Amino acid sequence: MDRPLARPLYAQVKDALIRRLVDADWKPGQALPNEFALAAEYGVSQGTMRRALDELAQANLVVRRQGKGTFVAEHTRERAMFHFLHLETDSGQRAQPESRVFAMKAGAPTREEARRLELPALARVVRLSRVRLLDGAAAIVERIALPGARFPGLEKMDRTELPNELYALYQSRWGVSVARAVERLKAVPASAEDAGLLGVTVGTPLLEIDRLARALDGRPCELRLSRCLTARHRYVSELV
Amino acid sequence: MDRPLARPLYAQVKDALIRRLVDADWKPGQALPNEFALAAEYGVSQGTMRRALDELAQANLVVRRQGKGTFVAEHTRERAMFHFLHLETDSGQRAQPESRVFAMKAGAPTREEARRLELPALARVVRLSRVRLLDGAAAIVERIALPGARFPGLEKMDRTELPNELYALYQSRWGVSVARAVERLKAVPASAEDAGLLGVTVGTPLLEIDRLARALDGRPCELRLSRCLTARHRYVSELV
DNA sequence: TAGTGGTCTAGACCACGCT
DNA sequence: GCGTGGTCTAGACCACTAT
Repeated sequence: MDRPLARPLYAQVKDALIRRLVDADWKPGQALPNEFALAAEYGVSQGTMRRALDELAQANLVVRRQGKGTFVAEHTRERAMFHFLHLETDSGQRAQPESRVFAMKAGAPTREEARRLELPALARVVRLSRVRLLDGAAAIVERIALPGARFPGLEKMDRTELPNELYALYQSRWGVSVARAVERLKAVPASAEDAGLLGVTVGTPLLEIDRLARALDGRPCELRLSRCLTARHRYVSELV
Repeated sequence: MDRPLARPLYAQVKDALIRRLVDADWKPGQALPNEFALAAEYGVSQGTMRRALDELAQANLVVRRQGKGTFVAEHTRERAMFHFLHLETDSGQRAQPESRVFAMKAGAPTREEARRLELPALARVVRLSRVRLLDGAAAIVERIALPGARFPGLEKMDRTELPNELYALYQSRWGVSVARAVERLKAVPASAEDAGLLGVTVGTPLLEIDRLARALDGRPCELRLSRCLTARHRYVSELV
């Protein structure tokens, strides 16, 4: 267990732990064994195991709490707000927008959906449209495409029963944990449909957020296009 | 040296090192003493010093290179592109935009400038306007406000001689190292002036990036408002 | 060959959360 | 009081860079 391979030990251990998370060996919210137990199991020192666990914590895959233990990360409201919602009011407050899903339908992927979700052309996607409210007013139009194979039964659910926190649902219902995402932003004019849904005139500048989310296993699991009114809100990004 | 204060040792050492960077005790590009020397100097173990240095590296304040040493971070073209330029082409390529400064003038700060740059109302700011080209076409209108006290002599420089990489200039000429920044994004309609400079019609949706940059000492050192055409470009943000 | 940062270990003690 | 993660130490060895 001490051959100096290309990849350092702590990284190999980290990979092994991620595999166990992917396999749902430990489930969201559950505690992992403590550092000593894990170190013994993998035949490494506590320090090496600690480094692996610290890196998992940095990637938000686990949460470590002094005196309590190390827990598999859950998609709670807090995590959604701090890590996957970069919109805030002009005064700097973040609030989870309410959602109203007005359409859900399955179909064949477009060429772009197939490419970006890494699906075969014959796969099916479930498409979901919703309007989201900020401070009670319609502010976001959202169109979501999901690989049907990963979310069986979704299209038969009642769209009005879908929760606001989709990521928590993906995780609890289908074991799909969104681990990271890339967002691409543009300023676009409101289409006729956007305008109608948001109550603005056609051509009003909207902030378009194109998000591709990836699950724990690294594969794409959601494609989401949000068009946001930024009259009283803004998107925040921290640079170092 | 082993009293368990509120703040852990490695954090105290890190703060002490940052103070020395702020004081320009070590200058950008220069090597710091090695881990053992620093550890001895501060009366801590090499492991503790390593942790402090690793955190500085993570904040991009120093760069560590195996076999060579630890160096004070410089504002190079690479750093600007990877850390302070989130615009890329629709095909995913990043290119540093060329710049043409068309105005530079000093004056009293507006109320908002004074508040956000944390300046007294009687201070002076230097304002600088430029158009930036992406792929040869005007794509960004940028308005920058700087605290005059921190950049003496700037307003007397020839605006046509200002380099593309302003952060490298701030660092080399005035010892002001931009350490981090917060960007706030909105979609806004092009004003008459924007439209003229960018060659688009009034009301065209533009991506507005409002950036407040902070120096090593944590104080604000630049306020920058960029309005960007996103017809063929996009802003990228990574979420974890 | 010498000097640097990177990895790994083993062990002591501290701070926190519970019961 | 006990179990957890968090800090700190001391020391060995590896990998990279330069001379």
